[in-house]
Amino acid sequence: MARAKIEDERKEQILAGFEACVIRNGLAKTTLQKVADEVGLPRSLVRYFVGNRDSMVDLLIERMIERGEATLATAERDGEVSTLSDLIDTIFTVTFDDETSNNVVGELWYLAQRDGAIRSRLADMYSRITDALVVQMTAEEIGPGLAEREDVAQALLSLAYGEASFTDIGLKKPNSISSRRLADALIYELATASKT
Amino acid sequence: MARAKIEDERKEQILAGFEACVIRNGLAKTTLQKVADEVGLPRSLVRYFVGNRDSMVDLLIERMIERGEATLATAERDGEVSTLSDLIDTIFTVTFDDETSNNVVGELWYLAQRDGAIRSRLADMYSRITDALVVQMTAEEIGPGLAEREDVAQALLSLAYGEASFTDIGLKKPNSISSRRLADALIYELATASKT
DNA sequence: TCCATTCTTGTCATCTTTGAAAAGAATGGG
DNA sequence: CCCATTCTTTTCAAAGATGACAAGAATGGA
Repeated sequence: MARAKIEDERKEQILAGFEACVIRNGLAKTTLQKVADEVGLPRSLVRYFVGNRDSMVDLLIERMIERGEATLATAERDGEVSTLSDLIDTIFTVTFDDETSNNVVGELWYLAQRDGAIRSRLADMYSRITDALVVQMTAEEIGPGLAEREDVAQALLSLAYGEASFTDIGLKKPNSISSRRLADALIYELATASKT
Repeated sequence: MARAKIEDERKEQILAGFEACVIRNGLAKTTLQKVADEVGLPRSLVRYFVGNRDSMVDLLIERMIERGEATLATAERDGEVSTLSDLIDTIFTVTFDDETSNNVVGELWYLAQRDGAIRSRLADMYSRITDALVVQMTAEEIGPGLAEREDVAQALLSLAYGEASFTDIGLKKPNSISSRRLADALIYELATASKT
């Protein structure tokens, strides 16, 4: 054999630095050199471990999406989401309440407009959430049918995402009626729709 | 005197080309040269009329925000928004249904995270919308108080923005219950809140 | 010890973008 | 016709970022 591999740790270290740079200066202004400075390595080592810039961006996206999915999966596995209400809570207070993730996702969002690969990764991530919502709605027999449940799930996601976006750039005003309660209103609308 | 000024037309021409480039390739990848190619002028002329790159971005933002505000102002002036329902319609089907604007706003959004000037311009633009909503809710005596109306207005904005964002990157599924109807559910929730 | 593998350093050439400025052409009035 | 103002062309230098690679050092086992 040969020298022990430290590739994984280095990658993690570099991506963490990359993320810090992106949050501080934005994706467009983050260069390989700045990432290198951030983690205290020469640029050539950064290249050695994460490849070229595009490849580095890909890895960051991977990281973000895995983190998002892990959040939801963990909550589900730990039995913290036994009801629809729990699930919505999780989405509003965990998934869309992680400032770091929101910040980076915001950066990635516009890349998705032109990059099909990123777009499908984001689509996967978010459909994981809507799927979970629909499953729970179905279990609790809310709404007349699948299509309506999917629409409400989409609306809940939009509401949470929109609110996170406004919060992200500091445009959100303090709440007295929480969005969480308004989310319930959407569910209520769906529930009554089944009787109309 | 001297030669007639064509500054305004040139600026408009250049900004339109800039916008086209941004929509096609994204803000980060849009260079002065590409804008110049787009409008068929040498780069030096672009610089002559819109200054350096930062200045050009500022002008684009100005343009976007003026356009957004003009849309709402026009609808109000033409008496197309006499009811709350009309106003919500306008917001959902006009303000957040302009693909071009959404696309560019999406590009600008992440700049706002670090640029206070852009942020306050966006804040102005969106508070114009929430203000209009609150005024109309007040006129129709919906909801118990100002705070609640503001929250619902904010939620409506978040919903519309979130939905526009998902649509923008092509992640939105077809609707059977429209977001518009779900928006009504939010209003309904507010209306009943006054009696609870 | 020797070797294959893995990591690290340092340097180079190239490409792109930008900012700047000189010099010339067009235009409308005096 | 002349001149001030405005627009246009052309060219240059500097900065920044990237990709590539050669050469060396560290490591763990045979």
